[in-house]
Amino acid sequence: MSKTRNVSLSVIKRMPRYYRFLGDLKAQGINRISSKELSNRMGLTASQIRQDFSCFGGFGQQGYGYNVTQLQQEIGSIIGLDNKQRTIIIGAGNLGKTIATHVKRELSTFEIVGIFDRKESTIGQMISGIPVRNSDTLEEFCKEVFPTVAVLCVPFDAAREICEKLSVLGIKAVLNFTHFDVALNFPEMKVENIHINDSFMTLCYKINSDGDE
Amino acid sequence: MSKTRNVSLSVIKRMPRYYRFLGDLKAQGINRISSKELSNRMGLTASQIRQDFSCFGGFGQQGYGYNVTQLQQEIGSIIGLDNKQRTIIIGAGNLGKTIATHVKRELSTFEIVGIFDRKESTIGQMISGIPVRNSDTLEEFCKEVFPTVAVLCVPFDAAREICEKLSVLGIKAVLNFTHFDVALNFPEMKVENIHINDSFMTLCYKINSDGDE
DNA sequence: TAGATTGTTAATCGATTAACAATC
DNA sequence: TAGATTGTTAATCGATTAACAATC
Repeated sequence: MSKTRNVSLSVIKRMPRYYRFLGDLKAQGINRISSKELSNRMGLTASQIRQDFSCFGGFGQQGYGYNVTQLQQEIGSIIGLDNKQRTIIIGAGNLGKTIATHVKRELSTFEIVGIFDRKESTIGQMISGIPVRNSDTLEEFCKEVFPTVAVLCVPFDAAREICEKLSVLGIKAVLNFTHFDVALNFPEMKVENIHINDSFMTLCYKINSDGDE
Repeated sequence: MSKTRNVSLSVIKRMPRYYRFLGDLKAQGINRISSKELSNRMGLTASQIRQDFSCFGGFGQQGYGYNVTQLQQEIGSIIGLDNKQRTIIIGAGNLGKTIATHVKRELSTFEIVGIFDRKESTIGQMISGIPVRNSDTLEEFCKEVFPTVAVLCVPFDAAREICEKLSVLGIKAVLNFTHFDVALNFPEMKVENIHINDSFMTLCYKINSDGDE
């Protein structure tokens, strides 16, 4: 079955949230839900929910609704959770450690195969059972293990250089925590940003615009 | 001067990025820029940039462009960076520690006034010079210090209960790292989410939809 | 003054919502 | 069968882009 094309990013970005809510429903023992009921719980319109799902073919049944378990599974497979990704973490500072641990615990799709840092004092440390390697060994490591995804947890100044390496070494996708603009500078890479500062600033705006409406 | 109202969230969310790029330009010694040139550097259209700024009144000059320093300052003041926010961090696990340190170093707008945890072994630890307090003392702390912002770094299961407390204790805004849906359950709160799992999943989709277009 | 570039109005494009025939 | 609810088409709404008069 060929993958559905041309689904807009707005739709895609809602998929993880659907996945999460359906998981919660399942945990509550609910195994059937209508778009109406789901829309109430999620704060969306029923129309949007049906539109979203129909982008991928539609998984419901008239007069009945959706089967929670099956729908969650479909969404998981749309997202591609079944395909494991060999993942490396670049930067073993506070953030790198936190993310390594988190991913190991919660995101089985992303299998952490290596953690890299260039700071002597950090190299050799164990994080969730994975040793921190010297960044100098990145190239040889990639040529052996072939990771596909990198998580960027380095300081801004180091980001461009490391991206150049990653790009050459066959990394296809980057989860970027730095404020270096990976997508702009490496258009061939798939990028998802987590810009913590931007989120704080957006919150800041919301606080200050309080009561203006 | 009355704040401009009704600016859409899409526009707002671009402001931190403008702020960042203008900072970079300033650091490079560039002090004048046209919407055209800025659009090239940022991967946007010049039209969008002018539209965005004109939401707040327009800060340029025909035939000249924008003054980088002045524009950055205007954007900072639109976001509200000058108004300090007393901020508490809830949860002093890996993530809480990482965020505390990060905010202390980079986001002077958010002044970390307290860190809370309920785990005995964590209470009393120092993080960037701030002691981890017992969550039981949250109420008395808030009645004394009046923090306005909370950063949620607790496990999912603890989130609802803590939000109920925060809401009562006068917290106006939450930066939410949990996948508990704060905005849905506490509509009076201003919320900004950082859903790490969602970002990984979106990246996952992008990887798997590779070559479909 | 002539050239450059803004701020804004109009046109286009895309995303969300509403409506409804199809059907379980 | 009657009621419920889907998937989809049409209508609306909002955001982005294009165009251009105003003006530095």
